[in-house]
Amino acid sequence: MADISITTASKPRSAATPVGAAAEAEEPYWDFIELLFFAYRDFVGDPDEVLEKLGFGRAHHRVLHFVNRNPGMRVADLLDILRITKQSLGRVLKELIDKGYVVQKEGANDRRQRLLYVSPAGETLAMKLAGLQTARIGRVLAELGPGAREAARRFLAGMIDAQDRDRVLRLIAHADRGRPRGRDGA
Amino acid sequence: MADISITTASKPRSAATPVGAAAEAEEPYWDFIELLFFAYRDFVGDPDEVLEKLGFGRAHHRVLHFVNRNPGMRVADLLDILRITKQSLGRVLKELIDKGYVVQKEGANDRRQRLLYVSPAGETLAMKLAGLQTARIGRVLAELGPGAREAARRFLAGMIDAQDRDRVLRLIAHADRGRPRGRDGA
DNA sequence: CCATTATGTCAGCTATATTGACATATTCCG
DNA sequence: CGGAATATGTCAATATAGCTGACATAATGG
Repeated sequence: MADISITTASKPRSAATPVGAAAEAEEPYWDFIELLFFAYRDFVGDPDEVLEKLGFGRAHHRVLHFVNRNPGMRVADLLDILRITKQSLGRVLKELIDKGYVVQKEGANDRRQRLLYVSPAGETLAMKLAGLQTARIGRVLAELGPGAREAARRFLAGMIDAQDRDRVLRLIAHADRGRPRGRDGA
Repeated sequence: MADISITTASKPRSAATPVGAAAEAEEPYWDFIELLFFAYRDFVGDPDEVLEKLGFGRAHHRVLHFVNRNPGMRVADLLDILRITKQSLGRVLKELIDKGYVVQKEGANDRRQRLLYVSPAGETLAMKLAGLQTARIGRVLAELGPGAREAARRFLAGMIDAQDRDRVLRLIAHADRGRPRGRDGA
């Protein structure tokens, strides 16, 4: 019902509309703006279905993901990455802990810290969710051929705020220490 | 304070962890999963700041964007694209109308329809928000050189559910009818 | 010992979404 | 014509995910 296709006027608009203060002179990249919207929507859609059955949402997914990727991380690290308040994180984290997907251990050096780890169940879930997203990504990269992986990576990395791009890229590369890197590396 | 960099154990994990039912055999694309998260976060971050000052949120942005891109669209079309309920849309749409960014016109053929259009103020705002996102995209594409645009487009398009990818791509291409296409087209 | 740090928690608020029920106007079809 | 279907809007209750502000506890560190 109600197909997306829209069959309406689409008045031809002034081509060189002055766009006001902060905007650019160039014609908007409508295609990219919409592609990013739809691509991200479907990218997070697969995990959403699994999470819903467990009574979890996207917030739980993000926490589980980063804890799985960075075992032993501190609560403060997580707050920094997710850019949410500790009150928001608190509720989500508590639910993950209560249901046995995340565990906390006292810091060895600093006993104030509650270092975060996934439980075996947590790792299984995190890997399942990552598997769904990996399947989607892998399918696309396979369709597009050799150079596609690096091209897409560079585009996505470039979209990150220049200010903390290096920090983020370091974070992304970071957790691979000591892990086998199955594919074409880099 | 609390740099993102995490300096912890990172226990080497079993390489060939069996991942359970729906998951893939391949090692997860951790880099892509995280790049998409951070890239999308920053991509929507710029508009967020502008919207906040107007008392709007991301939901308003999405509605304004698609109405601007598809003047004369029906409410049902919008529900289909955004995949939300009419109750959710109702509130957001009402606020955009009340504040004068969106207008409704009775359908010429079918008087049940309330066709949606942006007002001049609405177009200005939509263009401003698109300009922010375009600046980010344009900067990246400029840095990456010639082939980058098409490569990124193909990757993003591939990430959309195969099921309705054609519908979405048609929608994206659709609103360009009658518009000048400033750049390298296609 | 005191300031700072790391974390947790209570209380209340906002934004965005949901489901279910129902109302109104209009169009379509037999 | 008259009833079914369609397009839209609205009321009420609920859920999720975020927020601010205030405060508590425990541990660290000078």
